[in-house]
Amino acid sequence: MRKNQIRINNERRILAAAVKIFAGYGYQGATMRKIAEEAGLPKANLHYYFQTKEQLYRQVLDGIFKDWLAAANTFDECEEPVEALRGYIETKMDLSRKRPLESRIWAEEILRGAPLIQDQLEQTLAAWLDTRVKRITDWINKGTIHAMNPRILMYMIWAVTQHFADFESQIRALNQQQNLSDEQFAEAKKQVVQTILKGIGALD
Amino acid sequence: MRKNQIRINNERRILAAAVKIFAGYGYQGATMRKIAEEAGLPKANLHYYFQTKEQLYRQVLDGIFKDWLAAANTFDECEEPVEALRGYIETKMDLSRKRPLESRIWAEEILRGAPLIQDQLEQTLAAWLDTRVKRITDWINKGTIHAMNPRILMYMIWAVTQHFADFESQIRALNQQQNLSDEQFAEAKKQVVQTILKGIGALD
DNA sequence: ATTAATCTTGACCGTTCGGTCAGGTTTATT
DNA sequence: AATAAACCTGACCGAACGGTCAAGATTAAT
Repeated sequence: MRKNQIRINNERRILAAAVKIFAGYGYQGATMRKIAEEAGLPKANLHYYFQTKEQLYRQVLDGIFKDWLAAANTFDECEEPVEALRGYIETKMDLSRKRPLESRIWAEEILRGAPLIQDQLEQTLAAWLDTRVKRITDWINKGTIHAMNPRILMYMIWAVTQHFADFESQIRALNQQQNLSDEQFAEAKKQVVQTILKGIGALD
Repeated sequence: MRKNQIRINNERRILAAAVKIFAGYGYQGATMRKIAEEAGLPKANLHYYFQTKEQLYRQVLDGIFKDWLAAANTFDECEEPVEALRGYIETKMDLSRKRPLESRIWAEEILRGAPLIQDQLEQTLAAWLDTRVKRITDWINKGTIHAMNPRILMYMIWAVTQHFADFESQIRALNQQQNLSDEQFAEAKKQVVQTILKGIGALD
């Protein structure tokens, strides 16, 4: 069942091009012509590897979803809230910094009402969230952090970390038309961690 | 220069329909046909009041931008950080709750690189932010809140408050397929205020 | 060397898009 | 009542869209 090398290479090229174009123009604004041009292949060739635009888009979303869930490793490995949450927030911040395109594709899909990934949200993501909520609840019961709704804490973490990818163009416009430098981003990362950890009573 | 009542009514109807359709489908996904149908007018009539799709979209964005800036009134009127920031965060949360469509249109525009509103961001919004940054800096210098980068604080506030509008469909999927009830939203609002104010050292 | 499977591609198709326009209707002005 | 201004709309247009296909080129299997 091993795939031919030609197929592997071309699917990868097309998927990489698709990420760029979908992130830059949105699902409707992206065209198979633009993706083909970005990939350096004739349009008909795209339809040989991916039957429809929607199928190509679905595969892009699947890849993003896997990275999303994998980012929680540090969260799960650490015992104490300060390490666990700091690790998770920093990982999510790094993801926003290094793969902003994927974050934007995800954001647009949710913005449109998640027409294609509703099932995954309701099944996989809901289950993923439940187990993390339990861990946070344990911390609350032990008194390590303040009493609160753990889900809302997670929403806040997602919101803030992904904002640096999704609203990059707004931040750039408010930063002398310059993207955040590595130093500025490191400062932001630190402040985000500090504010949230302190905000939930995990510090001091 | 007073406009005819017919024009006033029809422009309002078209703009209201445009908000719904642009929010639901994005700029590219929205079509003049859908907007016309939503407004209950023939498509050609839309082009009588708004010459192009882009012009209609610009007027929608303008309206959103004004509301956005007006939300800062409480921020400006209050002297102390706790009142000022609590008021601002609550106002932004209420806006996300009551006008999520507008928030999503704004988010999509930023997501796409703000092609049509870059100037407004660099001019008006940058100036708006500068004056608020100065107020926050004063609080820091007085020791009322911790030392930090005021811009990043504002980004965090925007991120969290707008998340409840922009990612509504994700939150719904994680909440038994139900939108947040009024009670749940009130709880979220309270927790967001508490976490941020505590996180910056404005409380205890 | 031959056959089969896979890959490549220009040309083409039906549909839908934003936008136009001529000509009719309604409303405002005098 | 007459004229002008504003408003309305079905029919139409060229362009661009996602997708198809037949025929040729390349690679793999025997």
